[in-house]
Amino acid sequence: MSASSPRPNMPHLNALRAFEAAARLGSFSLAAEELYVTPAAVTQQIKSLEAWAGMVLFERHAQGVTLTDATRDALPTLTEAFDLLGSSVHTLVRKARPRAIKIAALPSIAQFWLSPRLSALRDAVPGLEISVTARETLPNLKREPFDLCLFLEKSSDASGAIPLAQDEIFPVCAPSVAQRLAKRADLAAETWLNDENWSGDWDRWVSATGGGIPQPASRPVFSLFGLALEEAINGAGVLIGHRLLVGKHLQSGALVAPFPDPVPLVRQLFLRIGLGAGEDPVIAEIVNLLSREAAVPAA
Amino acid sequence: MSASSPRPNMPHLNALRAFEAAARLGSFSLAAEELYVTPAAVTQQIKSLEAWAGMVLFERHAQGVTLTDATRDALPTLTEAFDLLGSSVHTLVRKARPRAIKIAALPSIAQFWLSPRLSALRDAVPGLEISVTARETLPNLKREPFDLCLFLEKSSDASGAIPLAQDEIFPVCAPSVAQRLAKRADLAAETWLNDENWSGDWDRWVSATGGGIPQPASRPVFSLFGLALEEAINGAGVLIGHRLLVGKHLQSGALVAPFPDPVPLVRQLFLRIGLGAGEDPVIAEIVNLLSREAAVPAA
DNA sequence: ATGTTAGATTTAGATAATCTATGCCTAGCA
DNA sequence: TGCTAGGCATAGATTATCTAAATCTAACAT
Repeated sequence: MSASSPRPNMPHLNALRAFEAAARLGSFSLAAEELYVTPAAVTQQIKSLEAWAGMVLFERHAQGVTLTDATRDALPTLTEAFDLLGSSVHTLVRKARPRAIKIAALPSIAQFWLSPRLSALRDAVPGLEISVTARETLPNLKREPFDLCLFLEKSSDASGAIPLAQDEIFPVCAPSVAQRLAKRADLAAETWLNDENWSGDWDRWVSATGGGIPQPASRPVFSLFGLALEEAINGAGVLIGHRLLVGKHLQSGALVAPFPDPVPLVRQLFLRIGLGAGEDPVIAEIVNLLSREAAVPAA
Repeated sequence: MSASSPRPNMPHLNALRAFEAAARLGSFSLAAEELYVTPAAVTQQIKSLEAWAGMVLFERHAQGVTLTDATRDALPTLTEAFDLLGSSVHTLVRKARPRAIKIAALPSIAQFWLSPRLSALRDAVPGLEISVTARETLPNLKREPFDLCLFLEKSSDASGAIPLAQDEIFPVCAPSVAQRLAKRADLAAETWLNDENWSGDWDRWVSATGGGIPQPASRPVFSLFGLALEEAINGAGVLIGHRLLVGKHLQSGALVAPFPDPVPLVRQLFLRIGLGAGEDPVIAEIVNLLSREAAVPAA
């Protein structure tokens, strides 16, 4: 018997959070990604929790970790607790600023689909303060207090999400470049521009429209769709464009579509509503507006 | 619109915890007590959360704080989240060390009631590792992972707790002192010893047994019952003793009860079982043993 | 009114928690 | 054998958090 506890009654909350993430994801590295820290930080947090509890929490394997029999039972409750924490934080900030809307979106969607439509939203809802966070992957809405998410997802993965628009791809280029393109085969002589994240787009379009076009000499890759788009507008080559993202430039004439044979993509633009934001009238209004906006080419 | 969030998506967990405690208790000072920090620390945590949220979370009053209309709704979920956190931590440590039992008790109960009975527990359950934490007040079992609590409580406050024993008070002293005490009135010439936490005991006993004894010249007060007890054994005066605490010394003869007119107290010794510990067979065994032990004077 | 009190705040400085950077280690795999 | 993924260890830097002590404020009692 010790007369008083040699350690505090509760472990560090941050260590608990790291444990929960690592246990749920089965990997310290993935947990580190979710928490926006380095894997070493997760290792240390877990170690501190193990020291506090006086027990080993994970079985370490070469590729990842798994919970031990003793710790597995604690995970569901722990996950629920942190989910509740996230949702109560969301409730808190929504009550505080009912007209502040936090949107997470793919960087390209944010810049070329959402951005042109934001002024319509602001006109419709006076006093709206919209924050847009660009993210490569869908955030965990149970943890991060976003009100809306705009991501390209496969229908099969998107249960509970609202489909906004079908995406399709086709080549686009500056009008000056288009003059050189009388037939599809002429593309072989051009530079093919594309986004790093959609590296298969050109091949998909070529084969879906009949194939038979040899690879061009030059296929530069850009880490952001916006950079590739800029190059295309400057006449540096032909971009494989997404209808959702190039509508504005087609309308303005900065880009043209020399071969308007659209190839539909499996991924569609889906809208997701954050937990606890569903009943909010302002959010509901935004959702309606975005659904309508999705039907028209661009703002 | 800002292109990416200027602040992290979640506030600091410690700030959230401070907020929850302060909101639930309606006071920064009480929250500080619960969290074992100074009130200034709570103030700072709340300030940091308010800065993060960009809103005022509390209405500050002269005696305490209250939630604003905007923040009140978030509290129940937040409280539930932290309760779940506490309970999952408890689950974790219980699984890890099923024979480690954490008991919280009043300091005097721990030392003079529980301690003499611990060896009986250890004999009954091999491998038992008992930790005893002395606490002046009943811990919040939803937050702190104790398995058992032993406190003196009024029956009206003790719903859900198991009554173990009735407490009663009567004067005790060393045999040498008892020789001077032929009748109750002789007490007026002695030094009256008592514990700081039970300062009303002497007066309660005197009036309940008929009154009529003038205050003695000397009434030293001790911050711990153990100190007063030590003095009594050394013949420094007459202690107003609790049956639950002096049984062992009465048996050994170190103390005697010159006027065995016990006065029952409103508070009884109650046993509480920690959340998630109820189904544990080891805990159940301990509970049974303690209930039986409570029936006999001392070990 | 005036002092008293409970309770929140402010600030500076100290302490502790936490992170990153770096390199190492191990198991699985080609 | 070398490569890769992923966890581990350490040092040092950076943040977060705490305490201590002095204020401040409104309610309450004289």
